Amino acid sequence: MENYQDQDKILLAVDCIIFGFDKKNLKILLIKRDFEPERGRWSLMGGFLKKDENLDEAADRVLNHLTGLHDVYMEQLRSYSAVDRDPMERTISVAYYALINANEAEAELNEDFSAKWFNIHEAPNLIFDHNTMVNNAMARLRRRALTKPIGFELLPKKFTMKQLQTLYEAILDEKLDKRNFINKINALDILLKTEEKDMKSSRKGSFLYMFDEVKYNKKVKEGFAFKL
Amino acid sequence: MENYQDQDKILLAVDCIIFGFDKKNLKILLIKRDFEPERGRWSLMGGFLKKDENLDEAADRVLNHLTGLHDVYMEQLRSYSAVDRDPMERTISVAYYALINANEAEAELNEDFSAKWFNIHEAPNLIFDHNTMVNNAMARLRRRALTKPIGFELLPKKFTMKQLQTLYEAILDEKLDKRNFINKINALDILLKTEEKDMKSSRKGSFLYMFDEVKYNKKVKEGFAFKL
DNA sequence: TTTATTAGTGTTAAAATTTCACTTCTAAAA
DNA sequence: TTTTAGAAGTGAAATTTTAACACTAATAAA
Repeated sequence: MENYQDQDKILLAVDCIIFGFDKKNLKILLIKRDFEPERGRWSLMGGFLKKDENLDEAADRVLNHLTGLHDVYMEQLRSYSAVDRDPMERTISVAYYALINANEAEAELNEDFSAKWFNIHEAPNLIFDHNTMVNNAMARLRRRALTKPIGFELLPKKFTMKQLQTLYEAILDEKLDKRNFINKINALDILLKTEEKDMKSSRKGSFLYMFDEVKYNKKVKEGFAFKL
Repeated sequence: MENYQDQDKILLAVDCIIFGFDKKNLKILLIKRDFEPERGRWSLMGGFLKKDENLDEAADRVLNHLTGLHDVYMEQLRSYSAVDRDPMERTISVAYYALINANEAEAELNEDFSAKWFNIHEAPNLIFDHNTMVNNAMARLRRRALTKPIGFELLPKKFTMKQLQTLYEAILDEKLDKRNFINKINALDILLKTEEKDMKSSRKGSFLYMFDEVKYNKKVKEGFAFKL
């Protein structure tokens, strides 16, 4: 550790991997750049860290700028620092991934960015190292979804068991057994079963559930650990 | 994303959580600062990122500067960015943790830093947010040790089963059943049993094993996943 | 030759996970 | 009014995994 004066100062960016879910598929929100470098290509939404904010705040600001949303689930992923990752200027990027309710966001999307939702498996090639970021984010999301109740962030407040299962199948990219899934979820005892039914998906209709966050937090305090 | 010219440039540091193992306890290597700020207090070894290197390289350089070692297992942990984390100047730090063979390092420790090994449970309070970094590193190490064969990085090339078990007990901070542990390790089939015995620990002597990295890599290619 | 000490070795019970198929309900069609 | 089509909802049995557990072997030192 040497003195502070002689050190290189460097641009710090945050890039956001924004996940959504549309009843069927896991999606990411990308923007079409109309600025240099790489104008016209698809990329993650990003922005530079300012002197008076921390990285979480910067990520929140960047996400809000595009989606209009606040209080969104975000988690720092990691830093990307290849010397030539940005051809314009040396930039370190810290990636964050966000989980949002795609429907809510849709309405408020900032049109300045020509943003578009892509099915996670059909996303275009991205600039710089953004493909790597997305892959790393997917891996993190998969792991996290098994140990924290973050899936609910991607669903509307009220959802059916089937929707929840479909979501997990999309995240984990594998089919799950219906009975086992429901049994596991119910064993966790963190959902609130409403009286309402969703009649859109079937003749019979299926009950709507809500994530009971208060109950969950109480259980966590008592040593409970979410585990799917 | 705005233009690059108007953005704030910021100091970027790397800090290293250096883990070692001394036959019995998990340790971390700390330095006593003889420079400002916080002169005289204990801290992690750190340094600033230079324009022409990436974070991995910076972490390697910083580690080497203190220990004289290269080709050490290191993994990026995460970034720490509280606005006032460093009272001297706005600095973002990216933490790395390293696993080294404490014995090897001991000889080559750079004396300029008044470095000292501390039992992980007896470490002093550290400057800035370094305590948080250490805690986060411990959590990561625990998780990683269960899914990757990184424990061997902390041991000499040849080690006894008992040593390996003691290491895992130190990392996980819990007692393990001897027979179950050995059965699990043997089931993985990634160790090479040598003809040699370590006679220091008992009358009977115990066989020395080596991690068979070639075999491990081959198995990984065929879909094998380390899981303790 | 005895003793003291750690190394080394498998089985059994319990818990967790996986597999699997039929009935219920209701709207729409006949 | 009755039939039909299609998803919702429900639990037991088999398998796999994990956890608990105690004695013999080997050797150096006494």
